[in-house]
Amino acid sequence: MPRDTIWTTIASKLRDDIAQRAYAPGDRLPTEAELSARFGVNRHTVRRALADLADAGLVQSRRGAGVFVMARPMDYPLGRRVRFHQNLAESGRTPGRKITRAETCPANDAATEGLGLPAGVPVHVIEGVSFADDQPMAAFRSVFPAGRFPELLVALQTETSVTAALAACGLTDYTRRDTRLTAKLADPVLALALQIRPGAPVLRSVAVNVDAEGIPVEYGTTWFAGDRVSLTVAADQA
Amino acid sequence: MPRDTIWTTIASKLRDDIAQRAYAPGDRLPTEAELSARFGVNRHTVRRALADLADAGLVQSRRGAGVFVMARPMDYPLGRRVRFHQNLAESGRTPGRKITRAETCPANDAATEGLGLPAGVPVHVIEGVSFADDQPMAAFRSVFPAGRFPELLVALQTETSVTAALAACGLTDYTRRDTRLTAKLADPVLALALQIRPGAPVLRSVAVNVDAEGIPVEYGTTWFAGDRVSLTVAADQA
DNA sequence: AGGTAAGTGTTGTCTAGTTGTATAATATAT
DNA sequence: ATATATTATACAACTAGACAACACTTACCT
Repeated sequence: MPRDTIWTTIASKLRDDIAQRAYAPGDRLPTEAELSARFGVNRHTVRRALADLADAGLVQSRRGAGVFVMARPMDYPLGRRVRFHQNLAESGRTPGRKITRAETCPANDAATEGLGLPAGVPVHVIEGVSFADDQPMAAFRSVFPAGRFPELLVALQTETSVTAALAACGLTDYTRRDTRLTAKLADPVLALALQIRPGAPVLRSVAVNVDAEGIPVEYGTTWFAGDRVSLTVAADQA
Repeated sequence: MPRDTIWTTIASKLRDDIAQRAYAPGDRLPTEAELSARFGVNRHTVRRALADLADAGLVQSRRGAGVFVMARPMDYPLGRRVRFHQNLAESGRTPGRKITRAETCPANDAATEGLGLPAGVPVHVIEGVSFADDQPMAAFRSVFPAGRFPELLVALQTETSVTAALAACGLTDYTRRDTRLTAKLADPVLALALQIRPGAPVLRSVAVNVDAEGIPVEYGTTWFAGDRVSLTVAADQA
């Protein structure tokens, strides 16, 4: 854990510059030589700072070309209608999704409680990772009542988003009923999925989505990479 | 406090060497390892002596680089016509300048107010550090109206001083209209530029320079290293 | 036009040297 | 006995320089 080293102050200065859009996403940073001259330090010290930014996913370096600012930390509005893909597309980024598990099994306690189902009823369990510009943003596990959406697993293979898959199963609209947020540390498995360091901060969101009649349709848990996502509370959240 | 410790004799020997100009201002002392070998003592003992000299402001050490002899504090007259390079040359020191940033961008609030320009007008922003005998004396940020000096950034690359660059752009003379002085503490980035400790005292001067007609031509902020510069108010200041 | 070679600039990596810091052991004086 | 000064060792952080690997640009040749 670095405390007051030179490279940490340089890294935080560069973080500021990127946050202030002095260097916009896609831009090339000044060369390592220029930065080392600007800060009056050796190039290796600058490289240490840049490595820190690269570690956090803020920049990416290409040998022979330069160091480039990656997409900025994503603003993720916490409203009644959170649509990951739509949200991403609006901010001009390429959404992606990788499903690592999709099966139907008897509901466990947490899921039954969240969905208001009797114990042991079959549910679809879906796990995966969401990407923005090929960078993992969040890992998720969603539980759906299998009885209501018998063809959901099939639909998910063809559709690009959960929203679309649910629509294919006859659910045209749903809203978020409640959300619980907790700060956690990434365990090794989660760290691997999100491509962050084990022990890095993670925001865990546990939410229940309901249809227009208020009947629960999804019990979802999402782990956001703390460095890459900032959750914002929309005004209509109330 | 004991007078006859080993490190005190070493310190006084080094003091002598510096006073005799055996090590001139700006020079690097022999490494701690060399000194400890020369005096036949442990490196820590030499370090204790060097710490004493550093306390007295005679030397300054840079990790990884060495221990350097400091120059004596410089008198900086605060008059109507402050010319850094000229002032330095007169006192027999080698002036230097390093520009760390030179770009043209829309004026912010402070600059527009200082220069009396409408908001958003393009200005040249120049940041850098001034040296005397290879020691950083002051960090500066100057803002010039880009419309009046379109070729200033080019001129600065060839000319050695701001005065000369402005002359190349057609401004033969200018004077200081007003100056505001504040005592501040060095933030980490500034400390890096001036090679002082973060939190060390710094004198900040905010000044506006005007041409013969009284039209503002420069809005400049300068941060002086408090330990190395003392500002003097000249008689013609009024 | 198009392909190739040369040249320049940038990041990646390696080796070596220097100061900063922490810990512990030993001698010496009061 | 108890500080204090000095020695001893080890590692971390930073500097310095050199060279390799790679990207991009330009000039040149066919």
